[in-house]
Amino acid sequence: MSTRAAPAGSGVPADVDADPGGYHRHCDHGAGLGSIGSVAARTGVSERTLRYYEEVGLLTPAARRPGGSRCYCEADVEKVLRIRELQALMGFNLEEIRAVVDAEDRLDDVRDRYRRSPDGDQQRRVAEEGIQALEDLRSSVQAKLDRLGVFLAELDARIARHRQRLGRR
Amino acid sequence: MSTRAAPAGSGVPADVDADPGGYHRHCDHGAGLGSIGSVAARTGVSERTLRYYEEVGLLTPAARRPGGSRCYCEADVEKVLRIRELQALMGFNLEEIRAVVDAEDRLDDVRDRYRRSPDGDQQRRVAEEGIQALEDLRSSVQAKLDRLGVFLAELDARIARHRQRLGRR
DNA sequence: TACGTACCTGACGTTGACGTAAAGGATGGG
DNA sequence: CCCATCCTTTACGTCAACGTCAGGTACGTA
Repeated sequence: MSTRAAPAGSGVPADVDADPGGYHRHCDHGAGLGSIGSVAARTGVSERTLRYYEEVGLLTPAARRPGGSRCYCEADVEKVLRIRELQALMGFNLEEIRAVVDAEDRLDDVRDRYRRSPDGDQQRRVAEEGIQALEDLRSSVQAKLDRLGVFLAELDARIARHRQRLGRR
Repeated sequence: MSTRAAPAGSGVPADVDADPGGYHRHCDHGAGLGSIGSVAARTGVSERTLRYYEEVGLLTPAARRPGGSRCYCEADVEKVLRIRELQALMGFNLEEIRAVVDAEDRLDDVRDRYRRSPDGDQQRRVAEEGIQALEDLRSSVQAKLDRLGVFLAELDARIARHRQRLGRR
């Protein structure tokens, strides 16, 4: 219920993560930002759900604060949204979603270390696997899109038939 | 698997339900056709699932045979397929699906009795409600289609970025 | 220092959509 | 008549994805 309460009046500059370089590693902000509560509020999922995601190895927060509380970074938040989208749009279960999310994580990972040592070979292989995973996802999204299109057309036809029965419009 | 399989070998004329008049009432065939087993086989759902659908008032078989066994008609089979589609494509739960299915049922119902007494007024009202329900469904399908399109585009962009990192491919 | 709030880790409960036996009735063939 | 199949109802089991306490901890503040 009372999951949300906008942290109105916090003097923190909100654009901490303009992130044009793509570094977002570790927990930057020290305040309530990035806490499980604020992430829950921002994403619309419950705290329990966030803890559950961690339980099943789907989303481990970027860091823990000294006290032991979870600290999510901006990339984590986006990940949560991605997860929900894969649930709602594609109907994937968390197992399937983990496969996708893992692929993206490894891609980001390889990208980061490629930046420092572009001697990739092993790295290139891993990256190509990751890309392949994303392309598999892409094709299943496309397939669903197609089927949905057909379904919509059929539905339109049925609606038209019924409308016609009642005299035009 | 085999969603569509012609009733091969049965001496019954397969076009029993070409249904240009729209009558399909009661169980016509006396044999194993229309039995829960054959319907399960044809649709790919389990017998338990069919019984469950009846339990929750989602799909009541057209009739029972003297012995007490369920007898599904051709329209029932299509309904099963529609139900599965709404599950898989739209992610609806059985409650939501029932709303849709009920609307269609009432539309068919009104259509049949309108044929015999087109004094509709009450009937017209009901029909318009049904059509409205289908249009609501249509718009939610469209919405999902749109979101899926956006999702696909974003996914494509991410794939392209990663591909580019590996040198043009 | 006491309080309130937000967080923590278990651990058990819930809900939807079935799966899986158990025990028995109908029916057609040999 | 017996048997094999297919069907019936009743009832308990399962699994994912959380919900919901309970009991304890960290921390800013009046």
